[in-house]
Amino acid sequence: MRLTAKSEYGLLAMIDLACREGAGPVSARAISERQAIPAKFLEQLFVALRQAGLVSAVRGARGGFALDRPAETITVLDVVEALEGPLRTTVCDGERAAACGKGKACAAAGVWERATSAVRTVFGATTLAELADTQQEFEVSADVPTEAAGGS
Amino acid sequence: MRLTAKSEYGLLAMIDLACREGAGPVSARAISERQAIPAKFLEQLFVALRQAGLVSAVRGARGGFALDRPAETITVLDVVEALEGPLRTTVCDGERAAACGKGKACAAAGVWERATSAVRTVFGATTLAELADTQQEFEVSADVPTEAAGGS
DNA sequence: CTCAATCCCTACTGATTCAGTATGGTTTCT
DNA sequence: AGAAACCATACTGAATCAGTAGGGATTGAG
Repeated sequence: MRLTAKSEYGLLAMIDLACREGAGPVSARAISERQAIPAKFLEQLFVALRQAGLVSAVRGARGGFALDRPAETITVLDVVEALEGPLRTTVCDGERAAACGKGKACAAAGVWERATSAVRTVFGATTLAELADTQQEFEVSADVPTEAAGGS
Repeated sequence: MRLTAKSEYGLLAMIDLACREGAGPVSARAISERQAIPAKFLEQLFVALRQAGLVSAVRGARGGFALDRPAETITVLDVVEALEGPLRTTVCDGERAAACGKGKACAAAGVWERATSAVRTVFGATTLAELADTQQEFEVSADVPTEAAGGS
């Protein structure tokens, strides 16, 4: 019942991008430093996020990443499934209940399925735009302006 | 985002017990055979389930296990947490949001927390009594009586 | 045109967890 | 006494995780 570090880091990175939407590409290195994510590990995450069509990359010097769609249209579910594959709580989950070998109908499978579905609902209902808003409120109220925000 | 085999097997075993509530102790071996669970692995699960106060054991020949409370009062959450420890989706989940090193408030943590909470709700709202009913309906309609049920 | 910055990709590795086995005990019924 | 059952701990092979390594390919700047 645990997501891996990929989701944890990946969502932080995507929120970071959402907070800088429209300001040109953001380098993986900058994100890595701001969010305390190992640089090479983050690179791998971006490969998956790009292949899922969530971010677009600009190569070469002064390159970086940007959201490929408006932050309002990207959900946590998109991010998590891009990084971890299809969501499920147990091996015996999913459409087919009868993976148990005997091919019998299984009451337990229904529970696992409902749990997966509940998580999917939460993730699918949360957009990067909302999270970026929340994050920026946190940063303002905590009196900790980021380098990008606190210019003067 | 996966529960382990402990939950999967453990819930099957508990449903099995719930289906035989009030009929005296059921041996781990019988459950192991009916549910296709490795015998020694199942024994380990029962250690945890007993320590959590969910089943009581009768030792010695003709011994076995029985639910320690009515099946209506035992939820899937009880079973899963007895076997896997406290439920959570990420390491950065739970009451404290700021495990991220920097001690900052984290928008991502709120999502993980809501997901955990959703699963907890599903699991907490499902009792063994319901699942036993469902399971027995399956078995009747599938024309596959178990040894215990189809006597004649 | 060179060079540094950046993205791209694959392979590797140490640590941890998982799933299951092994071994030997203790208790109780027959 | 002996078998049936629960109790407890330790071990192990395989898989997964989290991260590192090492090299490519692309592009802006000087």
